[in-house]
Amino acid sequence: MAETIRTKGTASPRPLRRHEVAERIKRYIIDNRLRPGDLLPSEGELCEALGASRSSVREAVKTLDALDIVEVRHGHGTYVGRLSMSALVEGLTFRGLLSPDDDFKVLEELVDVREVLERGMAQRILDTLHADHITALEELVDEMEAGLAAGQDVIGIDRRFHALLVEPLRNEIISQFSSACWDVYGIVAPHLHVITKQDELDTVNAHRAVVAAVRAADPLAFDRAVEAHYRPARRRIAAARERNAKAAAQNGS
Amino acid sequence: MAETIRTKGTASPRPLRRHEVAERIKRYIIDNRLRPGDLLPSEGELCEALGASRSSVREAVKTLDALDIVEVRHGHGTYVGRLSMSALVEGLTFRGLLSPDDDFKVLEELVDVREVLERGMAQRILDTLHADHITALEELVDEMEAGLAAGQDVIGIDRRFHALLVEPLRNEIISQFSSACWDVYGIVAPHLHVITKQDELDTVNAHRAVVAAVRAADPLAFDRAVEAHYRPARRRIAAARERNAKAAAQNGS
DNA sequence: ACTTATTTGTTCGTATGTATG
DNA sequence: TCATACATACGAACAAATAAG
Repeated sequence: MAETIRTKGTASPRPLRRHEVAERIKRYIIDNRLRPGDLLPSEGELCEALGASRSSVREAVKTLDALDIVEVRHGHGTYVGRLSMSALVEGLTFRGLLSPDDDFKVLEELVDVREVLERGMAQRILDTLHADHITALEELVDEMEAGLAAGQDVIGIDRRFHALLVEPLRNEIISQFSSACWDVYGIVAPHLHVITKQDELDTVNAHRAVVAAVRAADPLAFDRAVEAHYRPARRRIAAARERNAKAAAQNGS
Repeated sequence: MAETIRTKGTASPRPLRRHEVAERIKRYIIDNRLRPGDLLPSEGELCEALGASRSSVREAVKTLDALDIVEVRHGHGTYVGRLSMSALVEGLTFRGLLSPDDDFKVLEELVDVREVLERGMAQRILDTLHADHITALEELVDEMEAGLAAGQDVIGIDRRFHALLVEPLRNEIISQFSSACWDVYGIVAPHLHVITKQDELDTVNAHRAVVAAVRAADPLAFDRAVEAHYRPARRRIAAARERNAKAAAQNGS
């Protein structure tokens, strides 16, 4: 009944694996100089072109979709992906939600990463940041203060501030990685009840100090300001950890 | 086993989508406190427990496999993954091989990232690095010099040096990210003929200067040494870019 | 508003390759 | 060698989303 397709005449030892299909799709994109957003052949065409079954092609496409190398739209087609770091965000988020021994390790590490990136770029930020950028940073701080007074959620502004701080470097990887760390923090922190609205006033002042250091083009002041900026976040994490430890002790006794 | 997966008492209106299957597998891992390497239910059990077909479960598992959240071993079973940054490596590698406008942008950015990380951690590296670590660093430089004299490939030693430099921070994300950037560089650079064996002698001296600065616990010297260390890499990339531009001009005329 | 064609999403049945005992 | 359990792979059929006429 089933016409078993042996085709083993001179074929490779293994017919075709999922991984090979994925590799050949990537090669197709590279060789044809496709750009993010460009349309790829349909599943049926890929099956015929690669000599693989639809199931194998689909599984291969799904792995590429998870890496944002391709983007699949139902009823539409398959396109070249945006090459974002969405996979990193999902992976780190899962790690943060998983870790059973120390739930707060990942959060501390994320704060570390952002601080290290900004302190490590200090000199280059001061060299490349121009007047209009600094003005934009200052406006964001003003907006943050006003929003805070009105009881609004200022995390979005905070995020834009740091993205703008890193942006003039024109380094896509650093910008996206920093942004990814922010995403993960925003997802994981609420689950561990780290987010509080207390010391956001301190945060505004910390941002002001950063802007002042940038305007003065003072590397040492910038370094100190950035360090001071991340201190409250570390304190919140430590406080949440202690709360958690106490709750666990009560629960265990 | 089957019942423990179900988190919904009532059946969902739509049967089940691939994405939902993936989310529920992740929840299963988190809720059951599984650790990397632990065995997951087989495909058949997942199908029954989640009420999904084999294909849907397989495609969902493949997306999680791409993120290293699970790890599938043929004929063995499906296990919780190592949560590495393999997805980031694959994504960045593809981006580096793709970029048509400026092939060398990604390489420059990768060098930037590594330099920014090490310079940003300068103070903390000096604070936490102990005598035995410094000795190990020095031995690696000696080994590098000896290997270079024997005409061996010292890139592995170079890699270990920087991993050791970052290691005492005990920050998994930074260590893995730095390592991932190194991986990508090692894959992409040969494709663009950036790797040369010329100025490896300079590299050895640059490493010696870094070690000396660490031993002296001198932040400023450390900063200068790290910057000097990455300078040859930037020069190689710029040289390769010029070569490429000339070749393109000849080809186009 | 309706139909039709195209494309991806989902499911089932079957056969094959791989590792364990 | 055989049996078992697992993932891998193929192919066919139908459902759902989208676009164009």
